[in-house]
Amino acid sequence: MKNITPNFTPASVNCDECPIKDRAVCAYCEKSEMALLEAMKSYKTYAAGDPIIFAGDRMVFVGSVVTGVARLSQTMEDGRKQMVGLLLPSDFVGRPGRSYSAFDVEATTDVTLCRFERKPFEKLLSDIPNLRERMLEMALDELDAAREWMLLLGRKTAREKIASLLTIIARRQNSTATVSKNDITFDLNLTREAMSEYLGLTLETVSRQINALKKDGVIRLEKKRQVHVKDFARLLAETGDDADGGFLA
Amino acid sequence: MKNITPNFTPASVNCDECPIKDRAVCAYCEKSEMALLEAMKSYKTYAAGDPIIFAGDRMVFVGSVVTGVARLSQTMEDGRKQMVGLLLPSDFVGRPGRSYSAFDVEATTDVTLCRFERKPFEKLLSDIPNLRERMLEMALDELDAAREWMLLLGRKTAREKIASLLTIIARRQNSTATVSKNDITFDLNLTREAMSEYLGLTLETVSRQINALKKDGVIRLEKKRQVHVKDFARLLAETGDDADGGFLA
DNA sequence: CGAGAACTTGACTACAATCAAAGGTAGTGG
DNA sequence: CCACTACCTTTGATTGTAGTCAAGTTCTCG
Repeated sequence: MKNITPNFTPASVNCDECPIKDRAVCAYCEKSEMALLEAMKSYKTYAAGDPIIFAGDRMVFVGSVVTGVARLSQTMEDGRKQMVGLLLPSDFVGRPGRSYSAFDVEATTDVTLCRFERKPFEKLLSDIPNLRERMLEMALDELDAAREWMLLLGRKTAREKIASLLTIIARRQNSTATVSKNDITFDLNLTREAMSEYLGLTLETVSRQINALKKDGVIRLEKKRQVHVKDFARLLAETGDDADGGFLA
Repeated sequence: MKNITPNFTPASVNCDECPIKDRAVCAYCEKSEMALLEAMKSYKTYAAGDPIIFAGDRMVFVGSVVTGVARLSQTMEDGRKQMVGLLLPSDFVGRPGRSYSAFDVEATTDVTLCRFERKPFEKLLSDIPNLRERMLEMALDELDAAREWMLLLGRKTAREKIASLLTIIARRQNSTATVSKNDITFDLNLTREAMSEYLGLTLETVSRQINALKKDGVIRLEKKRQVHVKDFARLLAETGDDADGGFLA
């Protein structure tokens, strides 16, 4: 569909040089354990927009996102679609112990996965405590994120949803240090439609609310996809979260 | 606040006789491992409506729901509230590795917990592979459930939300064998308000939609809190899920 | 039996969805 | 380079679903 992201050349990478080695599922593994994983890994790259796996498909591989952004979503028979997870580098794709995928996984940008055949990986998972340890930690983190998203989907207004999404994207693109600064510019690499799928809205409502925030001076749009926030606290106030929201010890 | 559920007398129970021993976090443990857990467990009962822990509170205990129903929820400053998890017998309360609770936990009915001090439990979790194994499995199951719930919250209509909740409760109360039967009766241990908090609706909308399903002959209400479904497939069709929804190998 | 909680119902409102059309923008090929 | 196409985005008009406000009824249990 599009050209492949060029800044990562899978074939040449050994695990020592892997950009996600400190956060991925293998993060707690020791040298000898890494060797086992390394022996069975293989890289595969997907172009932006391409499906990685469909809900209901047999799940032959599991793996980690090395570069790019993918999304986990669910689609109803009549076409209603809800994104249920955003997969960034180091996030895990697939569920050990289950042979069919419960969700659709699509590449949002070009994506490179570090893949393992599911069966052998499950074997390692039961053999290597460090692997299972990290897996559990990651699952619990994702569970917390999913639950925060449930509050957004169930209770927030359209305007609050947009503000929440913007703060999340702003936080992710700017360093944590930058978050406290009041003047921020960042790119939305999502279409209005992708945002609507994430937020449980229609794309028209997304467009209207973004422009409402702009009209009210909360944000400025440099380009359609580039947002400038003069007063980050103001944007935060629009999310409906309490002041210290999201910072849990 | 209320009287205590009488059909379970904690003090007298050893793990062999525990009603949740096959599904709880300890399910995969062997005799010797059970002994370690048994030595540190203690039961505590909470009356219906009582808080078990508040978001932000220091988390001293973790544990399993033995009897009753509890709920995990999040509240916004202005009072909007979203339930993010339903805790039934065998479900786990608390997150190992985190010292403060991210969510409110309340007893919906009278609830008995089998509690462990968090720190010693975390120690066992790293010592006993069977314990971690089951914990991971449960976390992954909850993650899937949370993601399914995101579809419900983001995209389903009020009627579909009610139908979905009813099927879930029906499934959990009747054995898996019974699910395939078409004639089912079950109790809603939840108030209309609790359902509304779960579904991201108001209690008035919950009431209206339940009565609409009744008027349309999808369900019958024996009592306000007891539902009879003559044709389970019919109820399933109302959820908006595809026919085989929820059955993933 | 009485009081409070839980539930239902009605009238009205509002927010977001839907339907529809028209600008914008980027990429393609003549 | 411009025209053409496809996609993305905005905007407007209208509808519809669920929320809000307000009684009123039915349960539960002390």
